Amino acid sequence: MAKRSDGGERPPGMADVARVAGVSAQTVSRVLSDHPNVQDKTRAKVLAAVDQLGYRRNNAARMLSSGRSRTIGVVTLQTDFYSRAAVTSGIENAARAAGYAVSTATTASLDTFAIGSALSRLADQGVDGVILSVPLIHSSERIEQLTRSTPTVAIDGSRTDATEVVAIDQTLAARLATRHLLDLGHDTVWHIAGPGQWLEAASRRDGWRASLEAAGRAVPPPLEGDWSPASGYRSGLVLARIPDATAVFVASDEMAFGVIRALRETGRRVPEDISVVGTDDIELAEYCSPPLTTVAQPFAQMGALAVAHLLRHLADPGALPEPASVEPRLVVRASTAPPSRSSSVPRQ
Amino acid sequence: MAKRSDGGERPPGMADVARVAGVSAQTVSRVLSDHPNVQDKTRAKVLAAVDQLGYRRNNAARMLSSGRSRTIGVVTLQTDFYSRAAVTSGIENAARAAGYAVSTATTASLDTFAIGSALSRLADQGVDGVILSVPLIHSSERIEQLTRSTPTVAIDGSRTDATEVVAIDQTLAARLATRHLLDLGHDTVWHIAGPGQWLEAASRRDGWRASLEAAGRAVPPPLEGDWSPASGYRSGLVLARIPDATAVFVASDEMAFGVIRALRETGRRVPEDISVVGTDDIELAEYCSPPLTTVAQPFAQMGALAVAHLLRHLADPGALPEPASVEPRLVVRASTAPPSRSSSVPRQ
DNA sequence: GCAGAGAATGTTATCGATGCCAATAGTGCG
DNA sequence: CGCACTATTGGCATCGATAACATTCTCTGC
Repeated sequence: MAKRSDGGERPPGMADVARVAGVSAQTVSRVLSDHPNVQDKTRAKVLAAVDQLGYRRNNAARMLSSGRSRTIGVVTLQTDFYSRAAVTSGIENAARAAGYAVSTATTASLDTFAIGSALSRLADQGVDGVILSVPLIHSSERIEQLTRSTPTVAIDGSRTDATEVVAIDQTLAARLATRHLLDLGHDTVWHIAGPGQWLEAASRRDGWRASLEAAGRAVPPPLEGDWSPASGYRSGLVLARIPDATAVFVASDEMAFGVIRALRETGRRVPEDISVVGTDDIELAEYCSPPLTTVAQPFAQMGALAVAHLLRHLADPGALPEPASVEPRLVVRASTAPPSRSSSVPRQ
Repeated sequence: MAKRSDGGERPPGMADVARVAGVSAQTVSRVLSDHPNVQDKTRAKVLAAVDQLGYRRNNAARMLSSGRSRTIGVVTLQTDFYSRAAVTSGIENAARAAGYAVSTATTASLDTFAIGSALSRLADQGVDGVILSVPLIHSSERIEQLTRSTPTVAIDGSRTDATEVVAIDQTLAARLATRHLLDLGHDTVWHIAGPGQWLEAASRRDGWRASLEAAGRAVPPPLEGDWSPASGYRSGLVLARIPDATAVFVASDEMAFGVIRALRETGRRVPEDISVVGTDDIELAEYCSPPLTTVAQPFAQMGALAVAHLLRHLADPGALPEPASVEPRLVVRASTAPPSRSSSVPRQ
């Protein structure tokens, strides 16, 4: 039974509105749901009553009765990394525009259990659908079951049977970066990849390798970071000790910052001695020194696309799960330049 | 009426569990709510039935009946700025730990209408309480009413009657930064502030001014940015033209990146010619060149504190709204140094 | 051995909105 | 002028869980 604790001052219900407007509750419901079959005069009366009472539809009741909540859940990794925030932002905008609320469940780690529990928290809340914005490496019976019972769209790098996938073409991103460096005249391009479990990272690595192979260049062994600037810094220190490395494609701008710092500290100039291309185009990329050449990722757009897919799926559960992807774009700034043969020796 | 669309396969309800366990629905409810007055044997039977049926409590029904949703809403500004993401992160963690779900409503602008509509979206969703994580400058009747009817905790810089406030001591942050620079021997310290409407920005400005005055130094006119690196860059260009500016305290790391870039481009060295202190301690601050001296803000901690306050208030609506604040901390890196009298002339 | 406190469990009304179906009021057309 | 038909509107059961209250059972203490 509902709370009676407050001083008898209960917020108005549909029945109250109906009474004031002199119609039935059902009609009020129809007006509020934009049903076509309501006379303008009646609609006006109802709306006036709604306004007068300051009535707001009770979402809980609505949800219980209709079985839908007009809420979409987002499972996302809890980090400060730019990319996640940008995607979430895009999702929220698109959802709001479509009249959906957004409920977030963050997970601190990527293991099956953590993701599963984030999913079930959302399921318990009764979300209509879920956007999985984490790389789902291993699935589990529990996860499969949850994604089967709740419409789910996976962003970039989730592997489940019951989900549609929306992605940015990361292979293309890597190709753009690699080609740019080769076109500048570099013999080959090194790569600092993201963590192997992330599909995004793997795709970028593949795209980079493919580009080099297509151009008939040597493929240096890739280094691996964890997206953090600190890991970029560590990789940068390694790179600095390799005399003939003149160009590197880094899988995130944040790591690129670390790489550049490491290179400078060890006396390698950017871009004179070594060119660096990042990925993401975070806002600070332009204010790094030197300003970072990078591959911009349409994160917000992807978030919006994910919402669109989810809504389409909700509207018509039978629709075919056609995968979609959006394209990244190269942004050339000042961290890349043609190789200068003379100065490819580390000073350190 | 609930959806009948699916093939008659309705998820199990409490009644089903009750039937399987051979008890009443009420008892099931008690078991699930950890009521004390249930025999262990009964509890076990119920839990077994729950497990067997894969039963999950229906949140909508729960909410409708009990009047509470165990969900807290967060109103936040839609940006990629580090600080907002960090706060939200802290909120989510704390909320999850307390068994609360989090629903987010972002607003693109700070005007009364936008914030009001974010608040009402949350209210419509039936959140138990709200954390206002945006600077609320002007209130409105609508907002006052919403914050009165829904328990609200404001983070840093919201001005409403009906809200508790949790904040980081920004005055202290500014004092730490300013004192650090004065202690290094600078005659005075310039300031690049955040947007005037943000209480955070105003407090930092006040703290900075107070520190200078306390030390009997001249107070230069503050410049103002909008938190973005681009605005920092613009302010940096102005600063570069002021020959006797040897130290600057910037109200955010992101702006500080822009400032440093502008200074370097115009030939002023950091920190030799001019010292820069940022605010926030974003992850990239350490990888700026030079590594940025900054005032670290315990954002996540503040988010957690906000949740704690809100929950306390929910548990005991009568409790006094004691304001709380957490303390920032100075992190000295390499962007600050004693002034070198010789080189305080711009090269440009 | 019995009254009465208190634990354990069941009964019932209700929360607020919606869907289905019936009822009523108009409308067009033969 | 009346019938078939449609646009409006109301009645009622229902979603799933909870709170208040009732009831049954189990022990103490005297």
